[in-house]
Amino acid sequence: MDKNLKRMATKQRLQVTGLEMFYKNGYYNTSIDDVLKELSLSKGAFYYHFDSKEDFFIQIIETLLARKMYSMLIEPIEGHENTFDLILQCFEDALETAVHNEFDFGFVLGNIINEFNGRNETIMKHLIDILKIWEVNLVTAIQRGKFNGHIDRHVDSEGVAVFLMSAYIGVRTLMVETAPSAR
Amino acid sequence: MDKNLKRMATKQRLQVTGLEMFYKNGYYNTSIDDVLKELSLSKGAFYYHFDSKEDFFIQIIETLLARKMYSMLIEPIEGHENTFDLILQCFEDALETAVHNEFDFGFVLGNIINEFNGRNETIMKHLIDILKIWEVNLVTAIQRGKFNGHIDRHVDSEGVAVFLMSAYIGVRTLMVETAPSAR
DNA sequence: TATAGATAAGACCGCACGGTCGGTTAATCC
DNA sequence: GGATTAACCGACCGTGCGGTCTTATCTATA
Repeated sequence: MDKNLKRMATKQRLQVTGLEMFYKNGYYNTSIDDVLKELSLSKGAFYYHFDSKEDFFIQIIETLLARKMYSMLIEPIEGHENTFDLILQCFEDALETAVHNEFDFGFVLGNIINEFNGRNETIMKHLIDILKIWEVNLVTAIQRGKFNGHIDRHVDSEGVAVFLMSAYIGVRTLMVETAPSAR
Repeated sequence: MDKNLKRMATKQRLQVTGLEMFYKNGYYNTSIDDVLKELSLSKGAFYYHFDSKEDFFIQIIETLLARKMYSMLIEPIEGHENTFDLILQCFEDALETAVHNEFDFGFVLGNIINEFNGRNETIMKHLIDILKIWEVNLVTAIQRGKFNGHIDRHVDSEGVAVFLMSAYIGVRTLMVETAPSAR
């Protein structure tokens, strides 16, 4: 196999199962050895590709997480007309896959933001960045909706955006135990 | 001082600062030694009063947490008339103290439920119990509101209750970084 | 005041985890 | 075909944490 390809392959395998395990068990409760065991790789391999556990996670955020959230919660809304229905539909879809998948890439955010709050500035910054992106996109989507007449002009775009986000995160939190009924 | 009082005093001091630190730094990220250092106590003292770290936390949940949530989110609603406004007011108050206090006992729950999900069955059960209590109380409050005519009869009590809870948790999560603006 | 039981002290143990480092394999280059 | 290097291996180290155990101190009571 091509050297470059192999490198990327290993790195990506690490990131993918890394995200999966971090999501399921939390960051601090997932050891590097756990991830390596899952892939039958060694410490050496890991520290060849990443500087540290923190670096590892940040790279996961920037590549996998950001991309996923874009494709699930932002892209579907962009450039369409009837914004409001679309947003709802989009949330529905996201929650749907969350129910089926057990691990929806979609929203590790809510889960993990709590874990790092006050404990790891660096990682926290990256997570908040992603949230910001989501928020901005929601706001512009809503404003577009107003412009098109699909949404009442008097609505506070910013407020609604934040409301939608918090509702989504809240539901995801509750789903954890009350099962899908929460929807 | 009365022996019994002293015993209770030490135990309570441990629980109070324990909750405080668990809330701020998370359970797994707060060591027993941290708590003991804060109070200038020794390991011996701790293991004299508690069987284990887990036991410690469960006792905190059952005494402090359950009580706090009762006095902040349940009691104010009980036995009044205009339920809906009251619930809102109550949430407002809770969020308000959350803003000022930095550490609002009020809702450690949302923060911490995530941390234990999938990692500690036992503790998880206790946390869910508290949530259930909250839910039940909200539901009956809403039904009372319907009965009084303050709330539309066609409303799905259960659904609204869960909705209120998830919204609350969601807002609390976002408040973490977007500052109070989220409200 | 002597003493037993209630509290607390703190040295110690075992283990898991993040990280390091010298070494090995296999592809690539000259 | 020998040298170089990317990719990986795995033993090892330091540290921090939960938990144990022996020992010391306080205090009520006879």
